[in-house]
Amino acid sequence: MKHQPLPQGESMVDAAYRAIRQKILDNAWAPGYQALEQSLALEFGMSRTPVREACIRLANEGLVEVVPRHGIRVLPVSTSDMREIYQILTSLESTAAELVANTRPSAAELAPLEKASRDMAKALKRDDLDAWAEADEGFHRQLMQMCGNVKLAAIVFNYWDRAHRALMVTLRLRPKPVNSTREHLAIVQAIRRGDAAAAGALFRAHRERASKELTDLLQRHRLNQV
Amino acid sequence: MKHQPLPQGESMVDAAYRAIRQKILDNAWAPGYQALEQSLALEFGMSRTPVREACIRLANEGLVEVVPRHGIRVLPVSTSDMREIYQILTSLESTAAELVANTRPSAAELAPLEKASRDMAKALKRDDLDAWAEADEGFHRQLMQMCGNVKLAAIVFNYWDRAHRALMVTLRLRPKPVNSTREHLAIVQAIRRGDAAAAGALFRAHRERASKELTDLLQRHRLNQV
DNA sequence: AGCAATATCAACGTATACATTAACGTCGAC
DNA sequence: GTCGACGTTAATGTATACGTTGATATTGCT
Repeated sequence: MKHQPLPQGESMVDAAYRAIRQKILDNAWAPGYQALEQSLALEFGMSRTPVREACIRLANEGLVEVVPRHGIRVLPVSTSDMREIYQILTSLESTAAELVANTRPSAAELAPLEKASRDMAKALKRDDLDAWAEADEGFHRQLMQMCGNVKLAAIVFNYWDRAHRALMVTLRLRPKPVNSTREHLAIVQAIRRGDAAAAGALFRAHRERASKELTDLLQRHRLNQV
Repeated sequence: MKHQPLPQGESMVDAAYRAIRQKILDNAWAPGYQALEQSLALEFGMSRTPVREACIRLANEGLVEVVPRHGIRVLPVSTSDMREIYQILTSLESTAAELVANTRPSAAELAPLEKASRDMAKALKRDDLDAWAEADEGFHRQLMQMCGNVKLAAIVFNYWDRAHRALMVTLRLRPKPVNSTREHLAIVQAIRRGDAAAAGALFRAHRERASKELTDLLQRHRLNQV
């Protein structure tokens, strides 16, 4: 078992937290996977104390559950969970789009959004789905960082994490995501005009379409738990 | 120092968590208040371990901050924080109102909302601000519980907590909240009609007005930190 | 064999121990 | 008197110890 070198100044709690979170997001630990505190401690080369504290953080963030006699359990995400998560994301991200539009960003400030959109188009042309997903995520992240509401952005990032696995699973099950790029460009245009209402409405439609596609896919493939 | 009896089946972590949270919400520990882990442990009659774990939870929820050499610190809420929090609440609660409208609730299901609205009116007539605040909170809580999205409701409850002190401080500084009752009734009517768009818009307006009133008040009274 | 009572075990919750290190005060040089 | 180096102290982060308790296996009975 190789111990990751602690990035300067990082505590063992942080190290355990990052390691576990990574395993979950990478789907290296499937939903339902269980591990005892003691075995995690052994695996990371530390005592139970920092492991426990990391687990508390992960439980608060909704990635794992602490089952009293069976250690932690990686929480599965049901289709119902996905519905709830997408309602939250739709609400908050469209609000963020309105906020960004209201700041009347300069061309320079809008550049990263446009670059991300172009990257999506290019990746799609190359049929490089991984690059597409990365550019898509970059677009959404950039928008959240521009909205000027750190707390709102933090909530959104947290729920992205929870939905991450489901998105990765379906990435190659969907038809080519040709709509997304067009929709992103429309959103950027609305923002450039400073048309908050339009930006919000477009974003809402964008997420609602994506949400519907995703839940349909999960049901069609009988993926009730991811 | 009296030790609260542990409500059957509650762990010491939970006890510490509830005790600290209570102190903060009641403003018994003012923003900026600091306490060492050791002294908290002494105060609650337990060891540092459960105190630490409770502090981690509270820190995740944004009520306190762990300052490495100075224990925990009760986080002040700035006007900027209030702005961010109200943007989040406006977004999510208006979404919840739309969701409730879409469920086409029966008269029986709407009854609690109507009762809460009537209680607000009655309390206002008696000039009983505390009762008014309680009824107001009841209305909002009821709506969140009816929206069918547990995660969304949980986020809203968390941010209510953070804003709680500011609300209590301003409760007696504001003019009589006569608008709120009227607005609540209009929201209930839109929900009864199943008019999600109207319910959402009315709720949004309701929260935006309240937010503006609150931030104006805080600034007028130079309450940059609460 | 099937079931129940019991014994064993191990994981957790909590307490305690310990090394590290930042904060603070003291002391001395200028 | 002011400033900086040094030593002391104490709070933390982590490790370890320990009692409790739920889970599992074993045993005995029908």
